Amino acid sequence: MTTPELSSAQDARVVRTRQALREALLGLLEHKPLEQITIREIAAGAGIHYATFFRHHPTRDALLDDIAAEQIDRLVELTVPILDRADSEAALVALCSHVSEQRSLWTALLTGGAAGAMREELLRQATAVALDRVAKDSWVPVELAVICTVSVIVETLAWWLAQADPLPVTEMSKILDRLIIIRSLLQDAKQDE
Amino acid sequence: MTTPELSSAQDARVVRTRQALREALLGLLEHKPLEQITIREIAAGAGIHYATFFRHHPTRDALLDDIAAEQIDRLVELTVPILDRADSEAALVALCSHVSEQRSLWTALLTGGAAGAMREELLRQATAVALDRVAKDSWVPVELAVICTVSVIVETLAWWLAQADPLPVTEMSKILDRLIIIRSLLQDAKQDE
Amino acid sequence: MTTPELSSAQDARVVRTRQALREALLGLLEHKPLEQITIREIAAGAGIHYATFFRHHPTRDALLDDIAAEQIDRLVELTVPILDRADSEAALVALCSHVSEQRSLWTALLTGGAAGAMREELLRQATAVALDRVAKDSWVPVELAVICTVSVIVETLAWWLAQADPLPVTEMSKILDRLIIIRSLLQDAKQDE
Amino acid sequence: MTTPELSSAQDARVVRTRQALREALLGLLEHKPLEQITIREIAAGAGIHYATFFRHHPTRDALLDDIAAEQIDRLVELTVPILDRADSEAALVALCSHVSEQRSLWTALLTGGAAGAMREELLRQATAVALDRVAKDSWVPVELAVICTVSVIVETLAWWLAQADPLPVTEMSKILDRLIIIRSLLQDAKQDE
DNA sequence: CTCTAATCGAGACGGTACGTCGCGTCTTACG
DNA sequence: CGTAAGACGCGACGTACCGTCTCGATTAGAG
Repeated sequence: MTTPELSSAQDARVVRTRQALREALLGLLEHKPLEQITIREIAAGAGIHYATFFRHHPTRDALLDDIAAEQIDRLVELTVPILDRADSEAALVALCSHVSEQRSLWTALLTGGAAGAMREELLRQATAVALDRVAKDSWVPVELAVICTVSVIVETLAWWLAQADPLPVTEMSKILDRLIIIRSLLQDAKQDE
Repeated sequence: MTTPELSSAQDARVVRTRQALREALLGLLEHKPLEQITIREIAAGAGIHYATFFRHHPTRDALLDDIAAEQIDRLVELTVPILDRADSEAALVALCSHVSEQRSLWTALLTGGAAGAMREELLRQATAVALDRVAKDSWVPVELAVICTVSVIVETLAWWLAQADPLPVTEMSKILDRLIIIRSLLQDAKQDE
Repeated sequence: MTTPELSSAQDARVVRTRQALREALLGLLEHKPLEQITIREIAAGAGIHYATFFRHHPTRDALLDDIAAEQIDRLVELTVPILDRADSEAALVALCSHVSEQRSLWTALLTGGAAGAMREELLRQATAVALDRVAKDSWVPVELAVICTVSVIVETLAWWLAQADPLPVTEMSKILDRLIIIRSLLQDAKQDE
Repeated sequence: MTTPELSSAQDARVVRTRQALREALLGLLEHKPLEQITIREIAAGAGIHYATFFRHHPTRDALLDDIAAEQIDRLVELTVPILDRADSEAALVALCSHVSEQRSLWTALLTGGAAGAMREELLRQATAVALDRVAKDSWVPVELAVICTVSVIVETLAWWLAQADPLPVTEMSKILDRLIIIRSLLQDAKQDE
C-alpha cells in the first residue's frame, strides 16, 4: 500500500500539501475538463513531486471528491429548505447567493470537467434526503422526480455561471423558482394523503 | 493521412467493417462507460485489427458520433412535434414508442458511457431548432429553457431505460408530458406577442 | 503467390513498368539511403500502383539486385583484365572511364544506401573469378585477398564519385593502380609456382 | 522528454539495466544483422520492459554507439602506433591480441550487423588522427588513404574473426603488416618533404 | 532542544494504450 | 473476366501517463 494511513492531516506539511493540491486542481479545472488533467500536471501545479500525490490521494478523481465533498454538503444544506413551502423563496435566494459568492469555485465544479462527478454526488445525497420526504404514490416516481430536479438545478446553475454577464441573484432565484417543479409534486402527494 | 478519403463505403469490406465496429462499441457500452472502453477492445470485439480502426475513425469518440448522428436525427424529428400544442400527446407517445422499440440501442446510448456525448449533441440540435420557435422575451432565457428541457427528456428516458421493470409507453408519455415545461414557456411567449 | 510467373518481360507493358521502377529507385537513391526509401515511394515515382510493385519484385532489395546485376556484370568484365599484368594500366583506365561515363548511376549504387548490397554482390562474383586464378598457397589467404581488393576498389570509386570536384580519369587510374595490391599477390603466387 | 538527463548512472538500477541492454544487443548481434534486431527483442533479452529501453537510449543505434564508443577508443589507441615505423610490428601484434582476447565482443561488432556503423565510427576517429600526421601532398589524397586503410583493417579483422579455425595472432599480424599500405604512403610523404 | 519518525523529493521501472507507418496479402469493383 | 485500386492483417515504432517501488534529505513535533 502506498498511502499507508492517509494520516489525518495533523502534520503541518500534510496540510500544506493537500491545500496546494486542491488549489492546483481547481486552477486547472478552470482551463480544461477533468479528463484532460493529468496527475503530473496537478502535482507540478501544486509544487510537489509527482509520486507524492499518491501519498494523499489514490487517484485524480479521489482528490476531486475530497474537494467536492464539503462543498456539496453545504449545497445540500442550502437546497433542502427549498422543499419547504414557507421559506422557499428565501431558500432559493440563499442558494444562489452562496453559489455566487464562491463563483470561481463553483464554476470549476459545475462547468468544468468535474460536472459529471458533481451531479452524481449531488444526486446521491439528494436521493437520500428526498426518500424520506416525498410520498411514494405520486404520479411521478420519486427517484425520477429527484433526478429531474437535481438536473434542472445543476444545469441552471451551470448555465448561470457560464454567462459572461450573469443575471443578478434575485432574478436567478425567480427563474429557478419557476423551473423547479418538484414542490408541486410534493403538494400533490401530500394532498393525496 | 490515416483516414484517406473516408470513402463513402461503396466497398463491401468497408461496410462490413464499419458495421462490426458500430456493433462492437454498442455491445461494450452496455457493460461499461465510454471512458473505460479502449480502442483495442472495440477492434477486438469487431474482429478487426487494432490499426484498422484508425482507417475508419480517427478517434473512439468519432465512432460514437458516427453511431449517434443518425439516431439523434430521428430522435429530434420525433421530439420537435412535441412543441406543437395539437399533437403534443401523440408526439410523446411516438417518441416513447420509438425509444422503446430500439430499447437496447438507446439503453447503450443514454444510460451507458455515451450519455454525456449524446446530451451534448442533442442539445446542439435542439438549440438550433428552438431558436426559431421560441420567443426571446420569455421570463426564462431561451438557451436555458432548451437546456432544461433536453436534460429532463434525456434523464427521464435514461431512467426509464434503466428500469428492470419499465413502465408502459402510455404511462411514460403522461409523465413526460407533465415533466416537460417548455410548452408552457412557449405559450407564455405567444401570449406576450 | 503474388508474383505468379515473374513473366519474363515479353509484354511491352512489363518492360515499361520495370524500366520505370528501375529509374525511380535510382532517382531516389541519389537523395537518400536505401533503408529510407519505401516501396510506396518507388511505386509513386514510377507512376504505378503500390501493389503492382510486388508483381515484379518481391522486395525492395530485389529490385535493387535487378538493377545491380547487369551493371555488376559489366563492372566485373572490366575489372578482371586488371589482374593481367600486360593490360593492367589500360584496364584501369577502362574501368574508371566506364564508371565516369555512368557517373550518376554509379554514384547512386556506390555512395547511396545500396553500397552494402553492391559490395556483397561484387565480392561474390569476384571470389568466383579469383578462385580460379590465384594460387592457394600465397602468404595471404585467397579469400581475404579478394575481400581487401574489392573493398579498396569499391571504397576508392565511392570516394571518387562523392567528390564535388573529382579527379580526372587518368589520375584516378594511377592512384588505383598503386592502391591495389592483389596483383603483387598474384605475382608472388605465380612465382611460387 | 524521454531520456531526461541521461543521468550518469550513479543509480545501481541504471547500471544494471544498461549493462543488461548492452549484453542483450551483443548477444543478438551474434545471430542476426543489426537491421533485423528490434528494440523489443533487445528489451526482452535484457529482461526489461520495452518502454524502459527509451529511458536509456533514444534509438537502437544509440545503444550500439554506447557499446562501440569505448571499444573503438581502445582500438584506435592500439592502431595509431602502427603508423610509427619503429613499433610497427609490436603494435600489430598488440592490436591482434586485443581483438583476439575479446573475440566474442569484436565478432559481434565487426561481423554482425553493426559492422557498418563500426566502420563509420572508426573512419571518423581515424581521419581525425590521420589529418595531423599525414602529409597533404602525397600521391594519394589523405582522406582516401585513411578510408582504404581502415577498410582493409576492418575487413581483415572481420574475416579473421569469422573463421571457424582462425589463424594465430602472430600469423595474422604478419598478414596485416603486408596488407596495410598506409605506412608506405607516410614514408613517401615524408620523403617528399 | 534534541531525536525520532513521518513526509517529501527524486526518479527508475513495469505496465498499458495511444496513434503512426510500412509491409505484403487478398478482396473488390470497374472497365 | 482480368487488373487496378485499396482495404486489411500484421507488427514495430516512439510517446504519454499510470501506479509502484526504493532511496536519501528535510523537517516536524514529542520527549
